[in-house]
Amino acid sequence: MKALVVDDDLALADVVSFTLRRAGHEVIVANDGAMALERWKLEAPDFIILDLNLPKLNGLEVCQRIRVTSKTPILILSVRDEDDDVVAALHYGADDYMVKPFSPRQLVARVEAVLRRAGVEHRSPEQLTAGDLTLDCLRGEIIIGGEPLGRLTHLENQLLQTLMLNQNQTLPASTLIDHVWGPAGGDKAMLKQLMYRLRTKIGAASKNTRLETVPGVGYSLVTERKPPKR
Amino acid sequence: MKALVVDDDLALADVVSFTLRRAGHEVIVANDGAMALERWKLEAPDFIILDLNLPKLNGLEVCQRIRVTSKTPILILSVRDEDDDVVAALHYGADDYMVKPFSPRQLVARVEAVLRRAGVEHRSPEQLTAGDLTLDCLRGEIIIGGEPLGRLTHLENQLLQTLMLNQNQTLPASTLIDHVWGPAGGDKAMLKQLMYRLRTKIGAASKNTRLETVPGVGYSLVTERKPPKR
DNA sequence: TTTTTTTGTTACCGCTTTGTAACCAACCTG
DNA sequence: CAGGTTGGTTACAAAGCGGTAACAAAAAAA
Repeated sequence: MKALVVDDDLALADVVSFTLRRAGHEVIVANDGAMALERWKLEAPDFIILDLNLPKLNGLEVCQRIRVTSKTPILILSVRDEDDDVVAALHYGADDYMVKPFSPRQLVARVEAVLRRAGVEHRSPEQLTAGDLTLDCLRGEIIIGGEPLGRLTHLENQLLQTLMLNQNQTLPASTLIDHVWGPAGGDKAMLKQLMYRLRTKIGAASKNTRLETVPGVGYSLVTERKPPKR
Repeated sequence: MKALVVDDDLALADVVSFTLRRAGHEVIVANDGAMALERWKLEAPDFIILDLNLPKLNGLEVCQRIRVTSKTPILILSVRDEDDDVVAALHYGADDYMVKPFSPRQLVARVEAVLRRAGVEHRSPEQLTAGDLTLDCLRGEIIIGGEPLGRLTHLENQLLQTLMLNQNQTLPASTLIDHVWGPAGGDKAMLKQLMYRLRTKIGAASKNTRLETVPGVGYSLVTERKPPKR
């Protein structure tokens, strides 16, 4: 597994890196919050060990931004041991919180526990298909019946991904809002507008896939996959 | 969410229970390892708070047995603070490990982090059935004898769910009002109107299920589950 | 830095849902 | 028997919801 270790203390970053490499992980290091976000985007690590006290962008902010679009496991490793710190980090999406000085063995065990729970599902699939509709998740491009239809904006992409991953199921508005906007939060008016935009782009192009409203509940991506049997 | 709290220290089990209930969870308690397994099987909790030092069957053994067949999130709460203990528990499948004395706030935050990662959704029954009548609770759609009949409004859905969950029992008007309107409150005139609307939608479509008035008391969903014997 | 695109916010409109009041028949009580 | 209550039905106003559009602010791209 590929790890991103974020700490402005170079010596400690080395120790953590060594610990993780010994446990069989590949490690990339970032020494400040901005570099962390950059490396996260470019390297797509499987998990992140994140300090809180960072130059340029603190760890909590990093965590929050990552959580907007990603479920990559995040373990906080910090000198801060107050309840408020722990609770805040966990609230912003961290999966675990360890206080320095830390036990290398315990760090490895906790990494493994979180990865076990996370499974492989946190990785975004490269492509999703529903009926004759295909979404290139990375590029946000939609293809219908082999014909490229155009590109989605970031939020449109997240919404369609969520719907496609749960095709033929009704997703409550609250669930969609959580998945699209994450801890930053959104509201029903924003979802309504986004859904309108998504429908505008997809329109009636697909022959067997449509975006359905479930009044008072939410939305569903419906595919007529099974033609009536005769 | 339903929690199973396992601790032989009754006072501590009470504190943990209180903490979790305050956070909105339902709590069941077991005081030894054997009872824990029994309750886990019977109650199907959404997560488990597990002590290690338990009579009859220690916590590690409980964790191990549960993990053979289940992914139910498990948080260890123990006086043991040695690395070996933490690493072993995490290795045997625990999702998190906290040492006593514990911070209630941090316990709640860690429970939430683990549940979030586990993707445990608040569960409500997806479908309810009474006789030949089926209700999709999320979509509010009614199906009779396999034929979709239509969609209920939110309040109609709540009313029918309450009646179906208590089929063949008389529910007083006050109970129905509480369940349908909750803290917002309702009154008998509103219930009367709502029942009329529900009857209008369900009508006489069902062959073995009907909405019955109990004068001066309330209503009941009656199913003739046992066909007359011939 | 400027331009373009994306996103958030507000408004409008039509349709649906819900609350409220009224009417009527049936039943019960004094 | 008259009056009051209850339950079913109807009608309409008020509230809410979902689709669509416009514009300002923020973000991204050139």
